[in-house]
Amino acid sequence: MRAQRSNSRDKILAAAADVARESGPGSLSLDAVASRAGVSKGGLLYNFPTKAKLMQALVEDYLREFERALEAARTAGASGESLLAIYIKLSASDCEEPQPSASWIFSAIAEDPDFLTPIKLFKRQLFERLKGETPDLKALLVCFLAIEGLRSMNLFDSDILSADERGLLVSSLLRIAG
Amino acid sequence: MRAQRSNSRDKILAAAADVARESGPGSLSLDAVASRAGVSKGGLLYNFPTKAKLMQALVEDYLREFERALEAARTAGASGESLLAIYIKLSASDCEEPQPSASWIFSAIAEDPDFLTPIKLFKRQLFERLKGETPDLKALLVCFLAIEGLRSMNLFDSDILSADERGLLVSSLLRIAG
DNA sequence: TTTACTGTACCGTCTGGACGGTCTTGTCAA
DNA sequence: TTGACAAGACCGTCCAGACGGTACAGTAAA
Repeated sequence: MRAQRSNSRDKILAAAADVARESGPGSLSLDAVASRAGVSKGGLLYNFPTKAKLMQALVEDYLREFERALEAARTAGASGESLLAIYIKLSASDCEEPQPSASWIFSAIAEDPDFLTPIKLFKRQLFERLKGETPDLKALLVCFLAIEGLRSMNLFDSDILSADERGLLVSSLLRIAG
Repeated sequence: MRAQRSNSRDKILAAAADVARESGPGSLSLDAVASRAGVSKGGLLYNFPTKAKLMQALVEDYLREFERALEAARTAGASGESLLAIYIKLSASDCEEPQPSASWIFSAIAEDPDFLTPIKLFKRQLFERLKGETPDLKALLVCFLAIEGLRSMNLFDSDILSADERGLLVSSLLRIAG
């Protein structure tokens, strides 16, 4: 019953995110993650030989999950819907949750800013993709940046907007996106 | 020449920002700041008795400077210009500089997320003030969030937009702002 | 004399990581 | 079927180093 076939991996990743959110991004230590995941420190280091590998895995899983959600929304949505509209809706629903959910990003950036490189690359590619599919560059810029702002607010746990205002914003963006 | 009438204070604050930017937010140690500022560790702790006080001062100075710049632009600008337009222009020119300039924020958040409380409060008040002066709530929401996105990109040193695109974005926002 | 430091020595705590050991599971020849 | 053995998954301990902070003696300008 002890050997859980590397499902420990996911438990550890989830535990790391929890620790960062609840104890603050500066308190993301291997000990804290291990105890939270119900795993010994040795076991943690077995799955992720260094803290850097843990961070890297956190980033990669995050990106993989986002891409998955985007593709899912793309195939499930109405066929006439633009990618930009899908991105707006997906991001808005992501930011609906009160929990920042990704404050481990601050831990990663404190550890080494280079951990964010894959995220920057991903975002740049997404932007290029949107540019290719969106006729109106001005509309794209405004919408993309506004969504970036929404994500930023969520990340910093800075809930300035009321629910009504968020809804109004999203509908405005969707209208701009056309 | 040694006793510089607490102008050391400013040197230390600037040094802290430099260290955070150049060595990464996780390397903001008291030793590093002291040596960068050309001050002994004892001297640093004379000016800021604890690291928390240093962080707090960093936040307060940042906010004070932003408010000063906003008021300056307000009185200097054309009298018909809306506060929103001024805010957009000021933020855009802030984000023009390639250097993040405020990556000490990540150090602060790693130390203790509560250090950001004054910033959140400031932003909320600014938003309320803008709501009071802007007739079109939808336009305000879009512009405010897009600027937030621009600031976020600058902070994360994620230069996805070209200079042309940034210009186009700003002019679009100013048109939306009316 | 006071103010504003410098410089050094030091303490306690925490952290990442190395290491050796342990239990469990799977494999495969006899 | 069974016994030997290899590999995988994990535990617990230990340690060097870095960090924040304290204490204190010295110094030089105002």
